[in-house]
Amino acid sequence: MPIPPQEQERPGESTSPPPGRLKIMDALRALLREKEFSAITWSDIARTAGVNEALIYKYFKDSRNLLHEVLKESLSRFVRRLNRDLKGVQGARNKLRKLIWSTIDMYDSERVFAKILFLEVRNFPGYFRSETYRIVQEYAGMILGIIDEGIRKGELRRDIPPKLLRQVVLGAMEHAVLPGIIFDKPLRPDQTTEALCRIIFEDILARPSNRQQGH
Amino acid sequence: MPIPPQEQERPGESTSPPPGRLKIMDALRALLREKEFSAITWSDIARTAGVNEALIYKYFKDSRNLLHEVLKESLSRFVRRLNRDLKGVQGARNKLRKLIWSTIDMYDSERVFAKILFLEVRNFPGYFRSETYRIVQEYAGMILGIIDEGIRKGELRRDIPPKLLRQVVLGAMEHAVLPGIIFDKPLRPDQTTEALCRIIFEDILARPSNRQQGH
Amino acid sequence: MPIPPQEQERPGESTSPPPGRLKIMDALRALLREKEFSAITWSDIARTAGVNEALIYKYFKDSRNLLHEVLKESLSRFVRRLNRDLKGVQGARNKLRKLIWSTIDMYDSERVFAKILFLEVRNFPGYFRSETYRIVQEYAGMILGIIDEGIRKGELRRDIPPKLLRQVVLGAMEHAVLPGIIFDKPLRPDQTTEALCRIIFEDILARPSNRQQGH
Amino acid sequence: MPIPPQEQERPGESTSPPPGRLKIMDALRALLREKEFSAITWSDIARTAGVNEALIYKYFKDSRNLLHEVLKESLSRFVRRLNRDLKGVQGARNKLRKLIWSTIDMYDSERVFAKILFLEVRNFPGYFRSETYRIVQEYAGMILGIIDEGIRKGELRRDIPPKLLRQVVLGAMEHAVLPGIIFDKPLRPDQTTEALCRIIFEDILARPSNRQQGH
DNA sequence: CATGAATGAGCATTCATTCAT
DNA sequence: TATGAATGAATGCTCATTCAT
Repeated sequence: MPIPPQEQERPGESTSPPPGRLKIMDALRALLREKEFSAITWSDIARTAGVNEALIYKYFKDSRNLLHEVLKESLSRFVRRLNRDLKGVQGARNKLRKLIWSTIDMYDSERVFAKILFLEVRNFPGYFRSETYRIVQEYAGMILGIIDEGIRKGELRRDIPPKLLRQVVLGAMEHAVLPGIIFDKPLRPDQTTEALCRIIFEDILARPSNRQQGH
Repeated sequence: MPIPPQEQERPGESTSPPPGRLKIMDALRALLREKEFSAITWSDIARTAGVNEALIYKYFKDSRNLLHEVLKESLSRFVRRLNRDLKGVQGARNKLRKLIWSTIDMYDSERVFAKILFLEVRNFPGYFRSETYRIVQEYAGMILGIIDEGIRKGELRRDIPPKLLRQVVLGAMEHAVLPGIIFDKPLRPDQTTEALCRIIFEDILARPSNRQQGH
Repeated sequence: MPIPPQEQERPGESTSPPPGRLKIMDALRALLREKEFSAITWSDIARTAGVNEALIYKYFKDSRNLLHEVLKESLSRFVRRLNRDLKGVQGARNKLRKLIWSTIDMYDSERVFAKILFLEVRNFPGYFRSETYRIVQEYAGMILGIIDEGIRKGELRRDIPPKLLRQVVLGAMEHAVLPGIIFDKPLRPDQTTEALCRIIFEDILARPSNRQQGH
Repeated sequence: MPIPPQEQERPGESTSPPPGRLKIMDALRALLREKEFSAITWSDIARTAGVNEALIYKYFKDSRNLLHEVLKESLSRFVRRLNRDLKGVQGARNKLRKLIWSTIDMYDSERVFAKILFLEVRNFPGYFRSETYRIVQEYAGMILGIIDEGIRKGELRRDIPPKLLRQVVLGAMEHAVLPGIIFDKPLRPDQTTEALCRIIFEDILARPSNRQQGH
């Protein structure tokens, strides 16, 4: 099956992104693997990308902007995939479990990205007005949607504030993987998801009714 | 038994910290209320404290060190108070509830401190080898201790990994208060603690067995 | 044979050094005439050169580096010329005399350079691993080569350690010109060379065999 | 023979030097063994001496002054001893040989002092008006005196400029020991003196008249 | 005689940024 | 589209120095 030639020059939206731009974004991605963002300078990026410093200005107005551009790409790709992952899953509980698994799995495969998300980006001035934050909100909105639906359908308890539950899910996932991300150990999405769901969904107190025959 | 008078003014070891040192620490605390740490310069601090820039260097070897010194003070004061708060409380569940309440209450009253803890300090190079981190670990150790004890005494389920549960508690608290901290809204420790405990301790799924008569 | 025109403007490898670099090196040379190196600051150099301070850093990684660059230039030019001067001279004695004369003559015409060589550069940390020192060694090697050859050919005494003789030649030249260099008086290469050779080559003790009819 | 008690408090010239002053000078001496003078700061000295920085000001007006004070002590002690060493020695040649030996021997035993003399002190602004330089001149004057006397008495050749010969002696000694001083190797005063005298006093050219059967 | 506290001034260094080509 | 040259502006930091005690 022949490759369609229109790949070369798509008319409207993106007429083949200039090579310099790509090289710059790749350079930042590579550097983020080595050091923290605030320690990365324009000349670092330029040197790594093999382009002139001045060229970065052509494409990105400042370094934050560049970082957000890089993050946006990873983030929206993830959200798109997550949406597809959730297709066909039934019930709030199952959906949340799937979402947790997908998220941890993504953190596991894109560690650099996770680290920046947890440690760097949040304290940028203006982050909460950024495009990146918008996508994060979209993601958080998905969680909230599932919870709301679960409550509406009687699957989840009414006496739990949905937004707080969402925050717990977010915080639980984040802190569940944080040590692994920081000290560079594998994340084990399956087990972590399983245990996380047990804590959040079920009763953690030992009761006769609980099936707690050891782990 | 009368308190010996020499307790008042001990000659040798701790002859009242120099006023400049205090002014500098206070200045940093004040500035942190206005802007993020990385945007605070030596001259900012010196100007706010009303001392010479070089004096900062006399007492603190670099700006990280100064921040850690400030954090350490708040942190250890909190851990001390928390220890006292937990005295006399019986059972893992009650202890954890108390700990959650105390923590959120502290976040509420020391918002600057909370913000730095969540957003700034974690991505300092060398944070994980710092004195500050040591105290954070001590705090995390308290949680783990309660959980372990709960499991041992049969109060908590055996099939939940203690460390993960601790991470969930930490993450849940953090993300429960994060929006309030960032957008400067009151934290409502009572309600938040109540809901958090419900999510973590109880079954969030709607069941006949659950007392879920709406809220 | 006509000189090829492309020699004038070579496209690739050495496309005429940037004007700023030249201005900076000239500025340092000028300043060294006025004050000692350690008293020269970046802003001195920048002001004298008429460029921005940051530009110095672009071309030279630190001030030592800049000085060495300047020295290296003078030094290697001298060593090249010295090599040419010695061409065709026969015999160790004649060669050493020529070398002494050339050296003193160079000291005389490049006094700034001489002063730095005698007074400054030697106590730089890392001088003995520098490029400058390497050229100085090359020069010292030339002296040693002449001496060794002289001994081998029976022209010089066997019972004199060659390296020590070289050191004496170096020290004698240096201290012979030092007062003139420091107090800014002419060096008189001809007479100095003559007297130096008499002291080193001949017997300084008054004997019947010496032709010592007064000076 | 009992120690006379007046050693304790001599009335006029020096009523027991204050302990702080001694500690400071010792501290500088110790530091000079580790690093070069220009890298030594007041606080270095104060810390090493175990005194307050402000105290140094009581005794020395600046760091140069302090260094010169230290040097002066070593230097004048040396000149005094040298004077005694030369007592009873007859003839210019013998006196010069003795002076060379004493000098190299001193360099050998006081290496720190030698290093500073060769590498540091000479390029201090104002060195040539310093007390230290005065003593150096006194020393140089001794050499010149011996030479002049040698010429006057017909022991040395008339056609050699005395001052230049003195410079050669100074330069020869300095460069003879310089490598050893810098790279920290033993100086071997006996052999070095012997060879130095051979080079300076005798004919270095191989002749039938020369006794050059040794190695 | 000795010290702790505090200061003024300056320095090397680095960074983001902007031209002209 | 891409670059080499050059700049303005800070910043952290260090040092010698001076009080009051």
